[in-house]
Amino acid sequence: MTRWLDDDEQGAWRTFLAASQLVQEELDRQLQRDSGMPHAYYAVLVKLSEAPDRMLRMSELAAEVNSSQSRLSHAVARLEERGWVRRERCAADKRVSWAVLTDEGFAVLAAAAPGHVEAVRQSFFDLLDPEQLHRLTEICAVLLKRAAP
Amino acid sequence: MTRWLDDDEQGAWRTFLAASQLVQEELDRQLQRDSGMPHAYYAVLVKLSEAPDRMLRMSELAAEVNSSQSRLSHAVARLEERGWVRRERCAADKRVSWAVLTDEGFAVLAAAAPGHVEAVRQSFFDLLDPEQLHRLTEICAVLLKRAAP
DNA sequence: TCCCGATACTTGAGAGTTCAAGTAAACTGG
DNA sequence: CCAGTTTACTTGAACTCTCAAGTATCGGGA
Repeated sequence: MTRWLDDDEQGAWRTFLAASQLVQEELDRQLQRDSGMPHAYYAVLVKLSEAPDRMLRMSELAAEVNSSQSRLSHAVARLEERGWVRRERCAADKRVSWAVLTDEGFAVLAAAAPGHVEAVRQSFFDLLDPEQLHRLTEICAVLLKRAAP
Repeated sequence: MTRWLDDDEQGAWRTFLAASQLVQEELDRQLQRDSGMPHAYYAVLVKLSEAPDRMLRMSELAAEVNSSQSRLSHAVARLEERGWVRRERCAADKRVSWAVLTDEGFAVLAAAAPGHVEAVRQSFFDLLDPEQLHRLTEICAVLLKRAAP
């Protein structure tokens, strides 16, 4: 007894998918082109830059950027190769490792941010009036809420 | 003179990104787990199944599924290996090739669809009331519109 | 104390995506 | 009519992501 989608639902679903894909791809392309990193890596640098002492445990960082541990581990490995992030073993619990944003990583982020913010405005904020923005955020929060448990 | 995001804007942006990533990842995982294909491949099968004679030119198909030609070319190559899609050179214009959904491909799609639709309901429709759905669609349409030129 | 099951993270292989470059056919102006 | 451009698609290499399996460490009970 499949509850198939009617035409309106089809349209709604495809519009949502297309819009979110479009925005993400644009932003990803912009960062790759102008700063040589995918959006996922940028998110890692941002979260680290906002953390106390610019460092976070891998598992915490993974949660913050909505990434699997595996994905983050690979990502940090690449960022480490570039010298933008450094890993430190935790003395108290040797299983955990801290990801630390290096000064070079911070500088790269600082250089990337203005262009990225501008792109976000062009692909997102500049297209919506305050009312639409508010409603969209509310609705996205609903979609997210169920993810908690 | 970067127009930085204020706190509300930060929140709105991160909520939108997180929600659209969450939904897409859930659906992608569901299809991979239950039907052994990523969402992008599923979309190809769907578009072909809806086309006259279940066939489409590669470039048209790419546009329909919001994919680059390169991505589609690789995707159709994989789908062809599995026998779900077949390629045919066009006699009138030998540059173009048609992607044709095979009977087996149609059967695979028919088998995958119910589970996928159910997942879409759980991750999306069941969480929104009709008012929210309508508004979200309207807003996504705005985000998309600019992509046309 | 020793063992067993969590916990934290890493690793490797396989798959998909991207970008740039490559092929081939069709059009187009001199 | 034929050089040069455009169009349609493919290919290969580099890179990211996923999934499953692996390593190391910690905590709690017998």
